[in-house]
Amino acid sequence: MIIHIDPDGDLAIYDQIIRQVKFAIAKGVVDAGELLPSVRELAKELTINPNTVARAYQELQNEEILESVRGLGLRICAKAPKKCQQERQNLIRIRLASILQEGLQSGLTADELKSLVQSELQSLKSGKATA
Amino acid sequence: MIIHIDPDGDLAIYDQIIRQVKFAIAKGVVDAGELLPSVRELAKELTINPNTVARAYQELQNEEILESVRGLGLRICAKAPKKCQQERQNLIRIRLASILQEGLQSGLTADELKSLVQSELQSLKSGKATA
Amino acid sequence: MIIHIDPDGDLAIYDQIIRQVKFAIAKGVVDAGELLPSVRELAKELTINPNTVARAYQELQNEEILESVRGLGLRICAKAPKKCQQERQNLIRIRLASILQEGLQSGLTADELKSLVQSELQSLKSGKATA
Amino acid sequence: MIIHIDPDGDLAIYDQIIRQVKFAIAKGVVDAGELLPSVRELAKELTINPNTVARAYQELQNEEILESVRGLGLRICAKAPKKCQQERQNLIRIRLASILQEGLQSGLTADELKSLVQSELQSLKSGKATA
DNA sequence: GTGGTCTAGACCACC
DNA sequence: GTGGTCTAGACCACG
Repeated sequence: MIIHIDPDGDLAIYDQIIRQVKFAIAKGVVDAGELLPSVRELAKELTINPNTVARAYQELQNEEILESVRGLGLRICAKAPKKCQQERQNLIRIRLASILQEGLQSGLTADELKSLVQSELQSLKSGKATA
Repeated sequence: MIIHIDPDGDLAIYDQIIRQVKFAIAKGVVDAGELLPSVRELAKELTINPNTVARAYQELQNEEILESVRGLGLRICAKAPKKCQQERQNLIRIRLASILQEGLQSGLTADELKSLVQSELQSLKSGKATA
Repeated sequence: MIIHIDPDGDLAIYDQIIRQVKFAIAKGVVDAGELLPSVRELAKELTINPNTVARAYQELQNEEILESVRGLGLRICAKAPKKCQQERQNLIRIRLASILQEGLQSGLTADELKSLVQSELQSLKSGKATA
Repeated sequence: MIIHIDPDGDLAIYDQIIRQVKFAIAKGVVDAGELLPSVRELAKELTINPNTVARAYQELQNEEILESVRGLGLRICAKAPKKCQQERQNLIRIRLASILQEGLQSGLTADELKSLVQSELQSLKSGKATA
């Protein structure tokens, strides 16, 4: 699992970590039962403060994505993959609805939006390398 | 032009004002050359701090959406309507692309995304009253 | 609302704050809509680090007990009183069940436990002043 | 005496061992004078770190529950059964008092608590198989 | 070695 | 003034 941090982005660093861990779990890059890199290790790798990593891991525990195994580290919960996938799909649906609604409100027709979607999907497909 | 503020929302209040002003201009609710309510007036109307209104107006001036007219107040620039429309459409296209890309990455196919778009548009159309 | 901290207790300080805030809300000592003492203020009052207070407040926000009001402070959510009362009663029931079970396992009979409960209630009633 | 360890539980492993040893002594499963399994043996059986077993045994010696017998191992002290029983009952009484007090503080009446106790005892009796 | 907690002090955006 | 985030460095319990 590779995590990339953008310290200048809008999102807090700890939030970026949370999202990327969830994303990796949802995609199956890491699976239930696996141990995550230790707080100190990940902090060193990303050259950020261990506290920041700890905070991200802490919230993932609160959401029952990770569980602490005394003396060993943090492990991905059994139900985490399912949870992360569902959460991700929900997020996508909600954000899609909101952006479509905004499109309608600014005067675009449903057909215009659909063709916009079509063309964006095309360019994403062709530009796959950049993804 | 009616502006509505949600003090509990995610967005900063000054940002809500900026967006709604731009939105109103893009939609043609207000047109180039018109004067906006004064800082004090709008602040009173929205029962928020005048500093907050001033900050929003300031930023709109920086973006050349508004221009100060000595002794009169703030007026909508001649090029503002075009600018706001373009900015809005750009925003929508960018956000649409980003959400579609995310959808693809999380394993949805292009067809699944298209039908998702279709169904969301349907439900938006039927639930128009709430918009 | 008075919060008392025992820095040598088993519970983390931030956890003591969380519990006492929830307790105060459940009891109605503070009500929905009220603002809590600011992070810095409470930290000063308890002579602990502001970060520790912030962490407690942060978790209370995650649980939707508090909500942040930009520039003003943290306010008790509308649904918080109900939520806190229910949570508290659940906790009591669970802990009661666990302690009773342990009693049965260590050889006490149901009747012995009931009379134990009776006598403890008596002494709590009479010693009310110490509570 | 069978000891069962839950490595994912809230309690430290060494603490689980301590409690279960004390519990077994209190119930008479093992009696004064008997020898306990050696550190290495128990560690192997529970597949945990020998340090962890050693720590538990150490603490039991400090509390004069166990005594070291040169060349033989660790033996249950003569006074241990009495001690463990009393400690257990004290613990139960104290925790019962605390939870009852908390119940009263959160607005439940003595009668409500008593009927709560009654119903919990009922459900424990019927669900005995799970205990 | 691991995570968990706390302190101290800094900077930011917002009102 | 408010909360939100991050850094730095310390100590603890656990295995």
